[in-house]
Amino acid sequence: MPNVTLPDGSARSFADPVAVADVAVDIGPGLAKAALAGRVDGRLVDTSFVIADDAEVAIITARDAEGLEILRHSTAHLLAQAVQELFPGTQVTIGPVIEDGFYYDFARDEPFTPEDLAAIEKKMAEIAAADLAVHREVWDRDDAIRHFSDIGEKYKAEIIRDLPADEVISVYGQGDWKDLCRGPHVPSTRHLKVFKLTKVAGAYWRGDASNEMLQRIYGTAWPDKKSLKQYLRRLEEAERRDHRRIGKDLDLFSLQEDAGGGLVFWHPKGARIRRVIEDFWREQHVAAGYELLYTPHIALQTLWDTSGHTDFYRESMYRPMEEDNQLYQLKPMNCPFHILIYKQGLRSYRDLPLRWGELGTVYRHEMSGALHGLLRVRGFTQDDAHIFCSEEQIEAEILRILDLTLFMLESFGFNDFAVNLSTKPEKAVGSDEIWEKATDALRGALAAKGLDYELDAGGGAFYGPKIDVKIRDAIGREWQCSTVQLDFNLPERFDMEYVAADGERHRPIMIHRALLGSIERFFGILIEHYEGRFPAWLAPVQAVILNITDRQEAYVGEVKELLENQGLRVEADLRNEKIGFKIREHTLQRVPYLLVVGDREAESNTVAVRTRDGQDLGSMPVKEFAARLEAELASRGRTSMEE
RNA sequence: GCCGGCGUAGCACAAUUGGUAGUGCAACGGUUUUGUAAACCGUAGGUUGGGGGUUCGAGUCCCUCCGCCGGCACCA
Repeated sequence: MPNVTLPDGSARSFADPVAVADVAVDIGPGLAKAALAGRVDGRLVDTSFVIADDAEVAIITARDAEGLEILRHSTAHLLAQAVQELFPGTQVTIGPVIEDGFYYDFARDEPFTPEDLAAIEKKMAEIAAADLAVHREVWDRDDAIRHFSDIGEKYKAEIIRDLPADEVISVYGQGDWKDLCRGPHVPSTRHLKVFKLTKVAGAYWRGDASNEMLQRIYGTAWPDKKSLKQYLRRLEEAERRDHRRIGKDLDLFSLQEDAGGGLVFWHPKGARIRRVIEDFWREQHVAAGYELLYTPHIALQTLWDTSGHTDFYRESMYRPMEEDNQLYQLKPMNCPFHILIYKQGLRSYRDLPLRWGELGTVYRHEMSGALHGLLRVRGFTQDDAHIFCSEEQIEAEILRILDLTLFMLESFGFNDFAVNLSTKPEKAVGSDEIWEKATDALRGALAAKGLDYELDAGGGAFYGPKIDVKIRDAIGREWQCSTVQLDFNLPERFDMEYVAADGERHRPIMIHRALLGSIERFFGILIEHYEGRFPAWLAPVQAVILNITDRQEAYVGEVKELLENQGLRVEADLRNEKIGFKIREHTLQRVPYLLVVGDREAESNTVAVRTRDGQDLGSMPVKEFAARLEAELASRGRTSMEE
């Protein structure tokens, strides 16, 4: 006689053990129809699950986050069923839920074509419409292995063989199709109405590059058509913001076949933005107590032997070049160079902490398939710095770094962060004590800064714990740029020392940190974040002066000179074109302010100001415009004449 | 690196079963002197990513290399 307590606190009694589906019926016919699964005492179950004892029960529908996941998971099964019906002999493997959808990996010799996808989608719709009941069976492990082996599903058999011994082997069936699955699943295929297959791709079996490659079909599924539409709109929005597209349209940068993959060419307008970023970066670092360094781009390979890079980083390094019977190595990192500077002399505890920064250009031979616009390149400039300090200074230094990090990121319009703290992995250098001490220091700094963070236990590098900061951009995507890493390894390898107050020699702690990550990558993210509509302080051209007829040519020159003399980035467009044409062009180029000049303005020493949003700010004296723009620049985008 | 797709003028794209490589924008020249998102006329622009092959004939089919795109793997 189970008593069922619902989420709203109300209770219902049943005379006999009752299925989740029947609880839903008992509550109401609408809910019964929408029920996808149940949560019984915190555990997700099928609607066919029978409740025998008193329990807390919730009916899960597509409106619940769990319900949506179940919906997607069941749609993955629907996909697998459709594929096997259309392409007999195709083996199934796994089909999990991912963000916004699902995928299913298949083993088949022939590749799936886009036409195949359309056919599969159609088949899926047919099966869904057939309203097949989805039922769960519990099988004996050996029977299950035998069954899947017999029908030629060697991947499924392998999965079952590797399941923990106490795991219940459940098999879900719909129509005459069956798949091993933990579940839960929707009660019938009729719930699977709104889905779309999005792409085919290769993927390694069990995510291991030494295994065979399977074919992965990606799809998305939603509770209703409106959500699907919103999702597709979101994808379009992301595409509109693609930095590769905008970089070309605004003539900011290029990657060229003639030069090789992953090597970035900064065009004049992109270079202007980079200069603003770098100038700001240097200024802020000097203010934060950093010294700035310059170091070479190549060094003897023996240096990289000392650092250990030729050993564990060889894959990513460009091949060495030989000169005078010695091997030189293009640098993949800046750290050893900063250490060499440190070692030019005996350091005292009075020197610490040393904060040394460099916009250091490094080259890494990333695998060809990894390259992606500005986000993954082979030559890039890290906004790198290394801090050498004593153990006691770690926490204070981390706190300073976090302050500077957040300030920098906020200056570029990012206000939403996700922080990760990664601790000691299995394989690590350094004593447990130092790891513990250092990790405590990181934790302390995070607490002092009042930052919430997620703990990635065992996720640290082998040489020390780290803090990563992810930023969320204008459309909610997360990017990891900033990283702060402690290093117990390199000081050891380079035998770094300082003389402490006690007269003894001690090993300094090394902190690696990058705030923007790499200038290239950060620029790419920045382009997408602002959709190319950079705030005026970053905009390559802050204002364009447009004449209406040739009569204003001289006046345009005066205005331009006046604004330029104030350090503003302005251009004149004196072309023999209609004003509408010029406005269109510079608006598309995302120039923040268009200064229109006709006879009226020339006579009154004014400019008619139009924003890139199409807003008319009216005519104003040139000096007033200059003053307002100056104020806007000083605020670094926090205030604007726009809007 | 792996799986699949793609590569045509500066850019966006077109070209029947293999049969004369086009259109728009941009560029250049001219006309027009214009008031807030595209004036008009004309000119020029290509070894169809590179190399090889099949064919009477290849942008189109095959091989190979390079690059790009979507994933996977990688991302100290």
